[in-house]
Amino acid sequence: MLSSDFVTGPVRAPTLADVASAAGVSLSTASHAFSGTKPVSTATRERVLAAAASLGWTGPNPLARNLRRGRSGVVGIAVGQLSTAFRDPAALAMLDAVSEELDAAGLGLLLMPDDEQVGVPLDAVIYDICGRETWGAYDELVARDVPLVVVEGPAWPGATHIDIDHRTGAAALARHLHDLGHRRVATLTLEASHPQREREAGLREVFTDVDVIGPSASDVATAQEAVGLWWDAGHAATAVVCQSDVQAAGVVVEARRRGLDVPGDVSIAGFDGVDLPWLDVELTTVVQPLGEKGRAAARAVLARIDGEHTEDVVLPVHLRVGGSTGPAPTP
Amino acid sequence: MLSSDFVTGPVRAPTLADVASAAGVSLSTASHAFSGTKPVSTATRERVLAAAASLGWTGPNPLARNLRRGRSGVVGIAVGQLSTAFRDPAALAMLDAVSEELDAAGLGLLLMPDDEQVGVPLDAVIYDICGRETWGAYDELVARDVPLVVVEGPAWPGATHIDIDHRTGAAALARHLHDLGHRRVATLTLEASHPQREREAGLREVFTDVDVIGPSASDVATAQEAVGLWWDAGHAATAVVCQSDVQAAGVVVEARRRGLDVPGDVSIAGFDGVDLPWLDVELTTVVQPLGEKGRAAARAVLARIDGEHTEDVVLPVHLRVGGSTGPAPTP
DNA sequence: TTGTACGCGTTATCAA
DNA sequence: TTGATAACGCGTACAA
Repeated sequence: MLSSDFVTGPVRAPTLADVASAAGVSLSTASHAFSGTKPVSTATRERVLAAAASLGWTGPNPLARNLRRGRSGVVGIAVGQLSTAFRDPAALAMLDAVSEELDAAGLGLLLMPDDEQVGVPLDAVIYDICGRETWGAYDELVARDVPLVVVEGPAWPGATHIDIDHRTGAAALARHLHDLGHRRVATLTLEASHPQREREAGLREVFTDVDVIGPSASDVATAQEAVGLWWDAGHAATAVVCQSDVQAAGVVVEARRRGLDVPGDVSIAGFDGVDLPWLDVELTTVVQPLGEKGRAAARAVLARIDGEHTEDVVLPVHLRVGGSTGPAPTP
Repeated sequence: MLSSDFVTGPVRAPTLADVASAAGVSLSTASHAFSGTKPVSTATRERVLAAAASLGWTGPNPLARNLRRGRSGVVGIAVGQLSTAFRDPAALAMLDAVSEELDAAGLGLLLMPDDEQVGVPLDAVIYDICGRETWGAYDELVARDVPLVVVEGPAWPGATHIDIDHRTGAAALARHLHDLGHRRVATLTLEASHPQREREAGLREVFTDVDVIGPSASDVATAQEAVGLWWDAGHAATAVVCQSDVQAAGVVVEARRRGLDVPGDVSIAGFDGVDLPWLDVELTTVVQPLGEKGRAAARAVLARIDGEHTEDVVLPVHLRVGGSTGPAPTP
């Protein structure tokens, strides 16, 4: 038996069975010695540990352990194209919170840039592409019974939904602008999506007429371009409401490039409440709890992995008035 | 046998064995019918497919398949804190390329924000935290024989290294500044690290004296603060060389805030060659092939997973002169 | 073309 | 406290 170890050609990684036989104990005892599931005498444990060390056994093979447990320890997060998804610091802040919370629970986070292809075993999936309403992998995941947590997304059956109160936030912002005397308001939009629709509804609670600019993505350059074209086409407004602070920053930059004073000539508001240190004006914005949103998503994932029941979550937002909005210019 | 399917209480996910018995074929035949490894008669195949469909079998269990194959289909990428790592568009551009290349190969990308803990089975790991020279997980990964690809990092035994020619790039930039008459040059640094050391060496090929500012992180706010403190302390230079374009942007913003003209009063250079649309001056910078760097890392991963030999890679960079550098001011 | 049987490396159940 | 044995779900030589 021992000699066969020498004739074996390529170095096979040691397994727990090797450790057990080297320590002269049974496989199950060796397993217990590591997992601590069952009590093991100190003497045997030490012999097992010594055997493991001398063989260079690095702990249970995760692949085998996963099959046994029926879990992979990996949670997927659908984000679309990475450079697009994470260009906005708001998305990053949420991702950070998700990652931290899952990390603490010993779970890994796998990026899913693509629509299809779920070749990797996933214990759950977070869907966070606000701005897209369909998803190729949805059916497969549902069929596989993979828990699904949707952040600011469409209402999908079987999924847990984490959302923020878009509408109330947008309405508060609208009232702020109305109080400042604004009557001609435009909004720079994202693609048609759940957040977009809710926020527009919030604006229309106050302003019956809202000009629509875009759609644009949530980054400085695209926002700049979209609002630039709009202004070029002869449109105007005393206030522009954006769907993210990054968009708002783009509008500020473009306004200044055209010699417009902010907020003297045009008030500009954002959404999210992120820190944009390079912008020399503090944006008026709707602050959303980005970290809490991420943690809520992660907690929902953990609960659903454990088979617990989860409630949908809608987080509150609040208006933060900065220097980018002011009284409507007198005509 | 059949009746036992009805008494079974909780709905167990169907397995290939269930499909096989439902189709009245053996397990291996059912397997072949899907994998196509061995020829199977059309009639049997259809019966198997029909059985799978009616049972709602969604394909091979990835967990079992992984154990069988000895692979997880997941590649880890160590990046440190996410919001820090991806605040810089340069990092994002690389991540994007890595992701795309791995995706095409059917591999998933797992974020590793933490130092330790590798509970998840990984086929390979990319280390991309330039700025840190040690790593808690290193020993464990080496012991586990997990292929390691280091991007712009320290020379670790057993790892494949992907790097760019920091030194030549920095030297080219230094010569450009020297040609413009600059003699008093400062550099805003990152933490002590391989790239940092190489780039400083490049600068010192041209300037014997280089003032050192920092260390700072690679984001606008931190750079702004670091150079601000330095100016406040009474230091000065006619040119500031930064370690990233984002840093350079921060220095531009801070310079202007202090009434300094760029490049009239101070020339400012970056590194990376990313697009910063909100900055109204095109940075003079050392352009590195971010996408190619990511693809090279991904290719190295694929090769090493297949057990192939890999060579280290050093990618070329080039100087791009923009409007942020100009003749040194006459004293 | 189809079936048998074993192995992947663990963990869990049960008996000793 | 320890050990034998059975899953976990699938691939794949090998035999039929």
